[in-house]
Amino acid sequence: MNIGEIARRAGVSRSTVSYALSGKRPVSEETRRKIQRVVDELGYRPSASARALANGRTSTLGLVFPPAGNHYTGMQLDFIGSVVEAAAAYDYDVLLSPSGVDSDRSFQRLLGERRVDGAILMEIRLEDDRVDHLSALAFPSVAIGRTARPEGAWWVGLDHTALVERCVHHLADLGHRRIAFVNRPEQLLRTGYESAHRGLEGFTKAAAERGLTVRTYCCGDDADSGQTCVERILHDDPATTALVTLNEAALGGLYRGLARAGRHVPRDFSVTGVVAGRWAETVTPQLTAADVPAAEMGRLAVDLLVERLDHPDAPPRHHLLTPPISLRASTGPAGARPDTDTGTDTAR
Amino acid sequence: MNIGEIARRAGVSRSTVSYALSGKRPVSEETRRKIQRVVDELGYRPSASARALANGRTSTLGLVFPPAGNHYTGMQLDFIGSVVEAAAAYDYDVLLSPSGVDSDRSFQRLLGERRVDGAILMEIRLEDDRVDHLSALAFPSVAIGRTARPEGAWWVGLDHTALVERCVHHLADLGHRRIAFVNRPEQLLRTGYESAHRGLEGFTKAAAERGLTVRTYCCGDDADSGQTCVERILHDDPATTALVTLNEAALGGLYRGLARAGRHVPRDFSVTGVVAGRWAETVTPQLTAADVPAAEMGRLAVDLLVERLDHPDAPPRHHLLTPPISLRASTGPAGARPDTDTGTDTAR
DNA sequence: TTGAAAGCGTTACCAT
DNA sequence: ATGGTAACGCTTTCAA
Repeated sequence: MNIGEIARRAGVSRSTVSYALSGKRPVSEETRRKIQRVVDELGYRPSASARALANGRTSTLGLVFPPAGNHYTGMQLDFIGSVVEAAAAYDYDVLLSPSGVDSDRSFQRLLGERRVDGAILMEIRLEDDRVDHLSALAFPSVAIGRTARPEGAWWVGLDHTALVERCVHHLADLGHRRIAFVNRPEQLLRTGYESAHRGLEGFTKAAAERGLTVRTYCCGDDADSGQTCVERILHDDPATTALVTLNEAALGGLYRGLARAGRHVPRDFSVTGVVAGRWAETVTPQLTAADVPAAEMGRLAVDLLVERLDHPDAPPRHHLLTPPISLRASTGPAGARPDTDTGTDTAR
Repeated sequence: MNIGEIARRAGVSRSTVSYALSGKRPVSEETRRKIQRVVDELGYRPSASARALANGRTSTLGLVFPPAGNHYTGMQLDFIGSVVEAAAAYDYDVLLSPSGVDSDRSFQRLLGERRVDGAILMEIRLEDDRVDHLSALAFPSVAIGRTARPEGAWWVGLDHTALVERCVHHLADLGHRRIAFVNRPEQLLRTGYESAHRGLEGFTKAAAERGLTVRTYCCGDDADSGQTCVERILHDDPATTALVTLNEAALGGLYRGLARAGRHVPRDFSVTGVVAGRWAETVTPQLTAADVPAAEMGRLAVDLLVERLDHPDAPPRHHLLTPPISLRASTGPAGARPDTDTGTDTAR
């Protein structure tokens, strides 16, 4: 079933059918109805490929996210979901590309074969070849996160530095003096992940300001690593009374490690960090944290990208978000005697 | 940059370039090299739209998953990730469609506009209009899950009935006599979600076989609902000593509710169910559960779909998976005295 | 208000 | 082994 067939049955030309359907030029009410009847009868829909070929637009957005090798986090899930829904509202479809770098086959296909009109990039690194590549090509894209030099770029990001600073100040205000920082995996830090770097930066800065004794750790994106990490922390400095983390996937393990070590949250150990709200609420006690507004960020990214596609010459825009800390139940005043002997280590 | 330009520069015809690139007909080593040089120099890649229009194949798979209104679960994330990676291995891209029913605009676009060569459907219902629609159209698709009458269809599914039965038997073997079943939200049950129905069926059957006293509950897909659900369970029958659940998203809340009620897992309350392994390990104590092999299922679905696309007349195939229960730390022998007084209700 | 026809960039059939 | 040329199904300019 193609447009010619519709034209034939409606007794009009193909161009008239096209215009009747797109509304790009006036069509008499009568012929429009005639056409619509045939279209409805046959359930006709124009072929996306043909249309894309003819007008150069695919009505598809690319969503570039890292391959599954890195465990996915709940946050990423929320991004994907909100991007897809926001795009659907603009009648855009979303094509997924599991690409960490711009040399990925999938990434090359996306651009080289012109499969999408624009792209949204997740998991930005401070020096990101995908971003560079795209901007060199002047290819319409929006980053979720910002590179080291975000000027002139389109992005929506989180102010991880400020967020983590706030976490530290919150803990310092509660009297904590010895705090640990649980970052994302070392490999991600080495690769230059934005959140890992800026978070660490905020941590270091705020800790210095408050004159705190701190240690920083990298931690795998899974529960086991979280548990191990806590063991290291308490081994390195048993007097540690709080931690702040960016590592959502390790959260459950962090809690478990603390429990195993006989530390009660929040009575004698406080935990906070930057985590998507939904996931902060699955742990007990619920996590006091800066809630990553993943859904909102996905939506904003789509809004920005669509705007950029509609107005190719629009000046670069961005959104830097700094959500407040949601006070829940995982932080409390320091002061309880840290349980330095290892006797309770065997507690179930 | 198009194929004509390449042809011109290489001093050959467009068809020769096409054949040199696709290998669909022999090309002399010399011209092939000449062409390849030009292609590499200019970084030429054939346009996906033009190619799709010409040969009728988009090299794109559709992944139909429910809209975000229903909270996403970790399991779904694992599916999406594994489908995308498996597809990439076959050089297919994945187009996401957030569609609950076949009347969704997004779903209609996917099919009507012929945007994809085949589709993978998530979150199957026992009576599923999308499945019916697709099979009526003889459109190549594979379901993750199976409908009430899966004969003649392509799918990969989990034997929820058997899985939940096993959970019940496991608990019964441990001496539990009063068990609760925590299902997915009522709305999903009403809509006919496969896992919710078959899981419930397995629960009822096994409970009858073992002569257990049971109650079944629906529970929202979030931690708060889980907590509330436990309160209801213990209110309805304080002598309940175990529960089995399909509700991954509520798991954290279930644990919290139990802790609040002063029930220690697994000493005086056992928890088990069907949950993706990664998520079963984030709670403390780690959940003894039938691990949903989400990644494997995604991969299998892609394998099946690609096979179906390559061999249009291949007979229907499917995979029914019954992963074993992974014994972790959340179940134990019944017998501890349930703490029926409400005094501990105020425990932090 | 409508129609005719020229693309859009490939692929694949028919020749040579 | 290679070239010419019709499709593929739409959009859009140009004419009327």
